[in-house]
Amino acid sequence: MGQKGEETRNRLLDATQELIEGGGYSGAGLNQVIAASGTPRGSLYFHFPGGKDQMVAESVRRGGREIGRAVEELAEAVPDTASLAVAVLTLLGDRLEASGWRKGCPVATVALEMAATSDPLQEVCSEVYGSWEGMLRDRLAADGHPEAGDVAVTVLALIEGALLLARAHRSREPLDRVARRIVTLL
Amino acid sequence: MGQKGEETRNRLLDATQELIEGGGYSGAGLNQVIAASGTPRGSLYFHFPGGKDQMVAESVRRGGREIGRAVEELAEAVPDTASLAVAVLTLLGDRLEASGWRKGCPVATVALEMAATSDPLQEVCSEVYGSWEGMLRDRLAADGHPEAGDVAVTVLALIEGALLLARAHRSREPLDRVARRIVTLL
DNA sequence: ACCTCATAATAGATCGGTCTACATATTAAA
DNA sequence: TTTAATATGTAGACCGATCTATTATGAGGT
Repeated sequence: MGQKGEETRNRLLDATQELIEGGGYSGAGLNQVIAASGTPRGSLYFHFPGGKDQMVAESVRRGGREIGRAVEELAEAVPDTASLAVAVLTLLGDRLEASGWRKGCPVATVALEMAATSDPLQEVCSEVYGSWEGMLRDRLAADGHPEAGDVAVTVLALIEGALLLARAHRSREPLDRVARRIVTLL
Repeated sequence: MGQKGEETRNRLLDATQELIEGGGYSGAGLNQVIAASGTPRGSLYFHFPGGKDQMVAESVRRGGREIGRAVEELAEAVPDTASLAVAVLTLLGDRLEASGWRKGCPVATVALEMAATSDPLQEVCSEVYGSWEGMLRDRLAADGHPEAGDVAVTVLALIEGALLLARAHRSREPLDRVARRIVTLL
């Protein structure tokens, strides 16, 4: 793949991610993706012969990797898992508020929309969440925490839930409340 | 409104709720709603002159009330808030698994899809979540729990997050793990 | 006769997807 | 080094299906 092709492909994925975060799978209409990315329809099906589902799947995976990397960076700058959780809540809260309550979790909306109807997309979402759970579990186990598996899933659920409530209320309050309380969990 | 009209209206709301739980706002196409409910298209616009958004809004509110009532019933049969939370997780887990991982939270998908684009629907979702938070807060305060506000939001976030992960993984595991850990929060 | 409600035909927009034509590189042969 | 052949992308018209919404008409109960 030449450099030009790579650029076009990335512009498509950028636009898809952006639109997905705002309104999920159905919020990322191909017409919108094309308009936002400035690439013609034909290029889309050249780079993603599997059509919309393939492009969305790659976008979700990409969004998941980006968050994963950001969390790993935070993890190195912080003493324990409790402060990591708070730092993640702050980071995601900033991102959410700065985007006008549009950019929450890049996986959640697609997961809820498509988990029941599309096996491939359900698998992608499950895989991304699984990788995040793994990161948290390893970190907790390294801290010598017992029940690391249960706690990792609980922390992830808490963050995802807080993000959902924050979007629904268009307010940081749920994130702040959870941040205050998450310490007792660890 | 006569009895016949009431029935039609309820059949429409039933179908809308069912479809929304499976795939959110966009998963509830009007063609599917009228096919599932057996009512003609025109009746829909007679009972919901505001169109799809009005019908979805009422469905979400209705779904929220149903869950709210179920939780209130559980609350009477249980000693403290910790066991209430576990009971709710079990109830929702049963519902989710029995529906083939389709019926999770009747609000979450619409909230994530529409919170950024539709003010009226965002308000409805915020209102339903607010009422659930209120129920939990009152219950916690009655137990004499300090920080009832923060804890109520945290418990709700935890349940919503666990439900999201369970749908994404098509597995009860996240619900079970959270149920085991939620006690330490209370 | 009046209001409530049911019914179906249809409009107009938008959906994801396919198709063909064209431009630009890259490689191979002369 | 020029030319031919092939691979890589770009570009947009077009398709059938589906979307939400509107309309006109008439049945049914009070």
